[in-house]
Amino acid sequence: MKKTSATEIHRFEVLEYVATVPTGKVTTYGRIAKDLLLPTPRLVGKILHTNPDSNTYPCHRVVFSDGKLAPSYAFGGAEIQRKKLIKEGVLFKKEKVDLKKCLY
DNA sequence: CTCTTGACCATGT
DNA sequence: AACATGGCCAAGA
Repeated sequence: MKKTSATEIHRFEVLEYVATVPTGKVTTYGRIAKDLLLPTPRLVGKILHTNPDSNTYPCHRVVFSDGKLAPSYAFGGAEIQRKKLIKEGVLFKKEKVDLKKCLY
């Protein structure tokens, strides 16, 4: 019998959700939390930080509600994340993602 | 069991 | 629009 914490289960849900975001689009932490009925958006970040693989689950497509990038991207930092998003075709406004067009 | 920290968000200045 | 503060809930020490 395994100790299944609430977030432990939601972890897969969040990762799956992120995996459904098409290339060139992004989503926000709050959006995920709301759709998956998480108690708080902070958990989304916590879960994503325990992300097993950025290649399997494009966690770089998750941004702040304002379009700002995460302060501590697990695979190199926000700058790496930004570069990846631009590379995938996501439009940027200064340091923020253009949610107006790229929000999934 | 208590305290601290954390990939956030909404509101106020 | 940018920066600072409070509140939210859970996991780790």
